[in-house]
Amino acid sequence: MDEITTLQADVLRTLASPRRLEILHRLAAGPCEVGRLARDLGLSQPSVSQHLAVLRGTGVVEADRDGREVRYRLTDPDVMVACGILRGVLERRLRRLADLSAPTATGATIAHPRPVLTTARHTRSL
Amino acid sequence: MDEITTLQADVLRTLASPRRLEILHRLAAGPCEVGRLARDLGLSQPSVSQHLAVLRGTGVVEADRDGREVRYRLTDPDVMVACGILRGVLERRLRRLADLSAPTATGATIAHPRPVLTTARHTRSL
DNA sequence: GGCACTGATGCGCTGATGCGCATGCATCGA
DNA sequence: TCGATGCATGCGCATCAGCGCATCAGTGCC
Repeated sequence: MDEITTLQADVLRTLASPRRLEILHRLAAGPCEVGRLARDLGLSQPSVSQHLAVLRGTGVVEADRDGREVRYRLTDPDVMVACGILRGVLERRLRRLADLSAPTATGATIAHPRPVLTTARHTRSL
Repeated sequence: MDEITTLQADVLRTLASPRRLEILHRLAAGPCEVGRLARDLGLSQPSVSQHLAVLRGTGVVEADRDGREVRYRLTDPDVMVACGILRGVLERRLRRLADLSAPTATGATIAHPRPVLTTARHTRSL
């Protein structure tokens, strides 16, 4: 298996956490120290520290010590660019779902929960 | 917590698997049916099917039945764009590491494994 | 040196995930 | 209707990540 693929999966797993996404989103606005992150996001200090350790482990963030505090920052802004694109995809999807259900809201169908597997005859969407 | 952030984390977790990344990479080249994916990637059919089910669960891929076969395709190519950007970040990082260790290879330092926490005086990289 | 503060780490627990395997289900052809 | 094919699903197992908690370690100030 391609090594970079494994590495990519590691980084993606690192990003695959709502808490860590919030942390990264906060860091995208500028470097921040641990305690401030914990207060702003309403998380415990050990929790934030652990999440930051995970992010640091895959090189997504870096840290600088400043006296007693440790200031974290994004290593490469392109990571957030990628996240932004993904977020755009999801926003489009949500909007499409809204447009799909809203106009028909006066009717009956409640935006099909999309059956996992339909009994189709030929080339029909699953 | 922002709902879209949770959704984004779900999708990211979906992508955070080397097998699934390979599957997506294959699908980026065009729609493909399950058995062919399994053969091409050297995976078992149930394994591929399960991974595809996960990807389908977050809407990353969609499926069409064609007779006995089921053909999968990417739902939104932008997902692969995001993956490509992330991959670019990692490639740059690997290249930088190589450039960092190669020229000094004649010397002594073997590309510091980067200590997790150094005893620094002031504003020093961790 | 002693203390306060900031951040990192260890530990037990629980829920989620991947894998291999066997099996169920849908479709097509005879 | 029956067998063959292609895919999906259920199950048991091992593994792992996240959380809350307590504790340890580094730093600045007296």
